[in-house]
Amino acid sequence: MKLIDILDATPFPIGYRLAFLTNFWREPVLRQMEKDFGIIRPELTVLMSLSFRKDVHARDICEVTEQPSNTVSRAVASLEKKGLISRTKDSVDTRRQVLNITSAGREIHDQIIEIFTDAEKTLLSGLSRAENDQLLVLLDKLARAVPSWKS
Amino acid sequence: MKLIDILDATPFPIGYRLAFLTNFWREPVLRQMEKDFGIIRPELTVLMSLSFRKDVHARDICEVTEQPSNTVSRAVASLEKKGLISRTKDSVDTRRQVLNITSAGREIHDQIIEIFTDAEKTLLSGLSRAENDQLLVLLDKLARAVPSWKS
DNA sequence: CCCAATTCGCTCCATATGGAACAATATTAT
DNA sequence: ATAATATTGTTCCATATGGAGCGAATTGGG
Repeated sequence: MKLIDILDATPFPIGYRLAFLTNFWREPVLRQMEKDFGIIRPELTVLMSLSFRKDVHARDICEVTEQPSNTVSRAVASLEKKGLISRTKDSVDTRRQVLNITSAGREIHDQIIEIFTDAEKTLLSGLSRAENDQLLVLLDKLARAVPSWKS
Repeated sequence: MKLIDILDATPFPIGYRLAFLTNFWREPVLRQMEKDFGIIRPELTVLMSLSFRKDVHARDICEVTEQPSNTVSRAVASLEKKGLISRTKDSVDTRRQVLNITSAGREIHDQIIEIFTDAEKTLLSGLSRAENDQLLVLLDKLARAVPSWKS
């Protein structure tokens, strides 16, 4: 049995290829990240969120990433324990905690991001510059339409 | 915090969008599949493999899908218990088992595939026919290059 | 002001998953 | 022929994950 068979036969060719490429592109990096840095997937999600924005609440991360709150909660607790993020009580609503990435956190974050960036280079190495740009435009269009699904 | 922020800022824009779209396209369907049919992800992988090819060994599925053997083993055992696939000892190598999908299995398989197909329609609803074709060509090119990574 | 409803983050619990080691069988080398 | 090695599929175990529900805190309607 060959991969090609399945690629050719599926009735959802684009969705299938999206999932296929994501699996083979992202999963190996996540494994390596866990092995080398001890960071697991939900923790990376939190690190990425905090690297883009200051003073974030856990709830924000849940909404943006559609992760359940317990997953985010665990990731936040773990990251704080490792000193990669800080959390302080929100003075307005004391149920909330204000989350921020620490310099140590940002350092690890940047190293991980670099691995993903390199993996993307490998992924795209067979495309011309024009194809690359085309693909980005199309995927961007699809991604920006996601919030409007609200199925 | 908005999704848009992250889409704009990532240094691996295409990989990020691939993962992003896969998450929001595939995960809801997998949840529904589990709820409605009691089929979980590795079981679907096996069903799909068997629907494309007859007389498959578990090892083949491992290689094609890069799933660990225990995951496939469990999925196979579960599917057989449900009567969705059959397994018979290979007469040449008695360590192996010959796997086949049953008619009940194919029926469920087809229903699940239809859900994915519908989800793809939603995903692509914002693209023109030409854009759709363009995207397929590009993703296909990337997908077919995956086996040559062998990083 | 007060009680109901909502929101936030967390813990409990059931289950999914992968790594490692294992028994059974097949293959290879001498 | 037979011992060493490899392969197949499985089980064991540690961990990741999500759903449900919890207490604490806030908000809103009377």
